[in-house]
Amino acid sequence: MALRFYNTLTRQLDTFEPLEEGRVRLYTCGPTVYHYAHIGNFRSYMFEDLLRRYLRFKGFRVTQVMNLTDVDDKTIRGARERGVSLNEYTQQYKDTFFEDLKTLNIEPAEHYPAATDHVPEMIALIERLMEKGVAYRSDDGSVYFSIAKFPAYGRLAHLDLSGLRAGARVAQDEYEKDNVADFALWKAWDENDGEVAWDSPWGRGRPGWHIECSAMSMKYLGESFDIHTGGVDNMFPHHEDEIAQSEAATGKPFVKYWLHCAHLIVDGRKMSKSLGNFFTLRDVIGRGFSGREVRYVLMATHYRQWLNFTFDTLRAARAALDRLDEFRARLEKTSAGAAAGPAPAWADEALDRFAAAMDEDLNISGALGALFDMIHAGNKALDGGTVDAPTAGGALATLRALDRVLGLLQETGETADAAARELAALRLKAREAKNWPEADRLRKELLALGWLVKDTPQGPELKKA
RNA sequence: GGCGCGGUAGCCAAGUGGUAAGGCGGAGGUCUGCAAAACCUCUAUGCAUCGGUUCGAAUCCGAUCCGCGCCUCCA
Repeated sequence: MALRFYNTLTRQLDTFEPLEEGRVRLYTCGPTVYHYAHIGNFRSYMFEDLLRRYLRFKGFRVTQVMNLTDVDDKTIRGARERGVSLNEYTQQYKDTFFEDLKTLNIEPAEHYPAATDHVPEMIALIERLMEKGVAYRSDDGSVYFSIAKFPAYGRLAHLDLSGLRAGARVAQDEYEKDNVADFALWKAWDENDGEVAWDSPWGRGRPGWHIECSAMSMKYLGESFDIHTGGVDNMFPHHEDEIAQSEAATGKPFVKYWLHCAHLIVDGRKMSKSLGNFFTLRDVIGRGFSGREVRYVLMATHYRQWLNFTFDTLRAARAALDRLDEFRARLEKTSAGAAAGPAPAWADEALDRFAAAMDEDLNISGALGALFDMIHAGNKALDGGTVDAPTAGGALATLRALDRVLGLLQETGETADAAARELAALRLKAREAKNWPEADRLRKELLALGWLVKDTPQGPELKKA
């Protein structure tokens, strides 16, 4: 089946055809490392993770680049306020960003270029734009891109530029521009920049924001590549500007498919510190939820849909994941290490439905529906005793194949320690003697140690509570 | 004003012409000393509202109401 994506550029579902057979070049706008990323940021990175994992599932070799914006107004201000160097300031947020990605089981990208490591590439790109006459230097030494020289400007965002006007949201320091919609490629140094400055043909200064993505994507992916993603808010001006400066410089199409992820809201409202509904990943983990519970919630709503994040949803995710874990454990137990045989029909069907759903612009709800139907059919078959070890092994292989996309299964939990096993043995004796009060007392004692006792037809089992 | 998104059960959420997936929650039941898990039955005669097209519409068309986003550096 054909893989299709909703392409912002065409505003329709386009069949995905990579520029190079079997390979996907993917650029995903990454974090500005001036604070701890919040769960809304991670919603986007989760979408990108699902995208890359599904592309790999489909057999593509994926080269993903995620940039780290480590020089902009906010990082400079943060470093100054704390009285540390820009690098020292951003490094801690880079570190925690990668820790958070791990917590969420997000697969690493192939490249994480930092803007400050690529200033020469940016300068070179700006020079190309100057040579082509689409950029100009203002009196203060800043360089701007002239959108009047790029007729296709506004194509991505479908914006009518006549509606743009100089107003409150246009920064005060940009009065030197020919056109209010022209954007900075290079920003001349000013005193707020402190020691943050690079030499350039136009004087000391620092790169504008948009240019880093063009320069770094071209360096790692080439002048034309397949997919570029980001939050909807990046559509304009950021991605529009990227297209303008990239295509004006190279004369080639920049990106074939633009995918944009909708925002996350909390309790029906935009996240904001004043509303008290602003959460970093660390905040949520601190409330006792696991990374994969957050992963499930962030992943389970289609990426172009508003995601309303609530703690109730997180609790529902926990229950759903328990069901998944339980099923996996049953399959593992039934397969008992036997060589995997052919998967049963209910697993094959789930795999087909899963892929058919994901093919359609990553329809995760349909995909999860297929997964849970598989769990239901599988449990039923297991209850009926019609699943032998090789069949269970085959089903398990299918489940793991789905999970290479979903990333929800975790390594099998710890096994009970000697003390817990001792108590369980005592309880079994009490049960055999029909000493129910003692059996129940031992159950409670085990629970206090973190173990839940399940009396199955095959005898008691201990499960991490 | 321009561009765009959305309103489906208690909650979350698929479904873009053929008679409402899935998850969570709830009720009852099977199993069970109890519990857990699993399984079974039930939980939207209806998909914001009103019209229209059609043999047939949550799905197409028109209008209306409501909520929301972007429109210069916010994922």
